[in-house]
Amino acid sequence: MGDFSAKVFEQVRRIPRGKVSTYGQIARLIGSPRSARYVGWALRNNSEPVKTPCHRVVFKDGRLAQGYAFGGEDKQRCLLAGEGVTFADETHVDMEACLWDPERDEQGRPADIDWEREMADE
DNA sequence: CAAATGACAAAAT
DNA sequence: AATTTTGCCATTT
Repeated sequence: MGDFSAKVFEQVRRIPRGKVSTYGQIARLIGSPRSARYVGWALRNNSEPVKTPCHRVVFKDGRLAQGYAFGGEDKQRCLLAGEGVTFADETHVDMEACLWDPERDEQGRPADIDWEREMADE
């Protein structure tokens, strides 16, 4: 794993329960504003399911990643909904309400919740 | 070893 | 305003 991936995971783990972040936002946090694409690459290449809540990372417009995502995008949607994330419509997270603001505060707990259990159902 | 590739988003046409 | 190109990391071919 490269330094890049390590930083990605570090930030993704900070996303609070009930909030989401975006690929671009994570990219900015680790100091590579133009590397949103590679954030996705890092998560795919080295996703450590239990430690890193990668389901909380979505598109800037609130859409979920197509194609991949650990089990299907409907499962991701289910996980998010279970954490209290609200949706503007079928395919879009309500970004206004649920986008994590890293500058503001940790807005809750350090994302070290037992989302293993949440994943258990289904 | 060089070249292609991938969970995106912003800049340039 | 809409479409195309660029960004530039690490792994795979």
